[in-house]
Amino acid sequence: MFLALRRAVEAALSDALGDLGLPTADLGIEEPPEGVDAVLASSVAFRLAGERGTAPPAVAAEIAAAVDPAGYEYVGDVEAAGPYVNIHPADAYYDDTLAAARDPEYGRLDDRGESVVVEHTSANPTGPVHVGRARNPIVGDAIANVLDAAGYAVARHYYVNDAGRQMAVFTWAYETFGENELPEPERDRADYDLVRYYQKGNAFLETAAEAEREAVEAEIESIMRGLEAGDEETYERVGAVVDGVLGGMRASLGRLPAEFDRFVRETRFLRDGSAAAVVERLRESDHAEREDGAWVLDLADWGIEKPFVFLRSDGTTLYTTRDLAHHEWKFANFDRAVTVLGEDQKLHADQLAAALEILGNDAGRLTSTFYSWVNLPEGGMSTREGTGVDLDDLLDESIRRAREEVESRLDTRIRDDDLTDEDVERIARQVGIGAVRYDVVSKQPAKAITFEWDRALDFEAQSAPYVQYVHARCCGILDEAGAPSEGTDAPSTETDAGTVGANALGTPEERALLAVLARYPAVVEHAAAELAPHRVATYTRELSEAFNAFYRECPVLSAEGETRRARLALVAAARTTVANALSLLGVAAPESM
RNA sequence: GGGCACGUAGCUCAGCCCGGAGAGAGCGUCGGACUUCUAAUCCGACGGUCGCGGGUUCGAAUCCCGUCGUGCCCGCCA
Repeated sequence: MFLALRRAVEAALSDALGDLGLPTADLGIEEPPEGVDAVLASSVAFRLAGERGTAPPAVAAEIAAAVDPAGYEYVGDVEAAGPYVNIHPADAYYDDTLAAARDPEYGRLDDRGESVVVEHTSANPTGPVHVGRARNPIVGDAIANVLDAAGYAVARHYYVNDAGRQMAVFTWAYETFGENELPEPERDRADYDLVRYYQKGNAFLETAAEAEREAVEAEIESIMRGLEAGDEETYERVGAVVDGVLGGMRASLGRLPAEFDRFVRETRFLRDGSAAAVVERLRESDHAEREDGAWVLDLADWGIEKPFVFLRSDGTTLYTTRDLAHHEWKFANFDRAVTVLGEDQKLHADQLAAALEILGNDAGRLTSTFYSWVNLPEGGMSTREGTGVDLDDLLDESIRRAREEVESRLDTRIRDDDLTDEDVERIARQVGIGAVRYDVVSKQPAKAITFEWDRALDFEAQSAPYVQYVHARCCGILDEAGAPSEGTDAPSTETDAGTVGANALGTPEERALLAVLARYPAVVEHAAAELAPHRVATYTRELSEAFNAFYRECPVLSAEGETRRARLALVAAARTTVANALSLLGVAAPESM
């Protein structure tokens, strides 16, 4: 609704200014501050005051009078308020919102006929996912969800770095050390089991004597050469380790849940010759140079002073070279590509984009978006060094605290819905995991986070449970009223769509809630355009506040007649909208708490 | 040294892309509201030189320049 209103206001203002003989380049449309009773406003009068030779308020009055609301959908009263032109929506705006927001698909935008591949996480398969890396799947999954809702055909990819030195070290260590040389695994799962070999191998390399280390390095190098040459036996050796660790990591990520349509292996681009072909094409470009036996690209034209090595002096490819082949493959299969990366990858991403252009691609089809590191109060997290908090530990602890919370409330519950043990467990899981996801996704990715248990797992205010509680309240009211529960198509006499108008919703709290609900599709649009899912999180908070104000002031079940019917419809609309918004964030919407 | 990001209330953060209406939340502190649709809620009070200095503008947290602080990165790692 909001998107349509905004377009209508643009047309109405533009036409009015045209009639007055004023320029229409900048309409100054904005959302008024809190406390102003208007949905949209324009500050254009400031800019036209000079031209008109009068004060802004006079111009604003002139413009307001020149707008004819009748000709534009959803545009109601237009009035000057000091130097501003305030726009109030017509009744139809609220009527249509009340109807549309009860559609389970509310907030899904029209199909754009455009495909996007979202690559995220892509953590090296070296061990369990830790909290530092968890920002990637949480943000990445939400970005994919938002793009999907915004009408793109989305594919979620995990790029598996199975060709680098890390994997060669890992494979050697796995084949060399025995169970009796290793500590007990922290969990009974492949990633926890195998990471011990990786850590043992790295520790060995750091402390081994010169001669011993050289022998090992020779072995590691032979594995890397085997991969580069497309040697089947080497693939099988490395693959055994990669498959095992990745299986465990997928289990962790699946708990969030973050799932992928496809795991794309780096070695694929070695085996099919596309990485080698990229090297050949780059060598022929005007930007290629030979330096100390290696091949580099001069990217000065892209503002990157350092030469970018794409072929080692021993003739082997580097990670970025293979990533070029990877991205050309993406371009061949999708219209756009989005990659979610840690901020340490910024230079790499710039080099990648420049090299893609040299190869003749439109690098504008690739958007890289970055997130800052998650640190512990005492420092960074590293799989190799075995420092950091595992994602599994964080989720377990969060669920444990949530369960404690649910159980402590059982005695004082007003609602007599007799939660079973299964209910308690379900709620604990929904709230516990939701709290972690929400805490991460609600912040701008560019800002660094210091992970603190108590803060991440605060179940009050500005948190997932705060929003989830609103959903549960909606469900409680609708359930009490005999409305169908979510996901069923059974018609309801009380909340039947189409027959309820918004005219019975006249209190400020009801109007404010409707106005917030109307904005949801615009939030999806904005979040998708900016790849900024935290905007959806901010929105869920605004929606929750508006709902709680309504809840406080407007009794639903004890209301009568048209008021009751309209309020039930409003609650149904709020429930659908909050559920849809939470689902974009990957946060569960509990029906009771 | 160079590049990129970040700096808003005691703490954690929105707002910045696209400049406009006394700068908004939450946590914490203090004071209120459960015989009423779930109090994981709500209401009120206290709390801010939007890092600092310039510039552009009728108007700057928002745009530009400089500066300080923090983080990340800087050719044969990924």
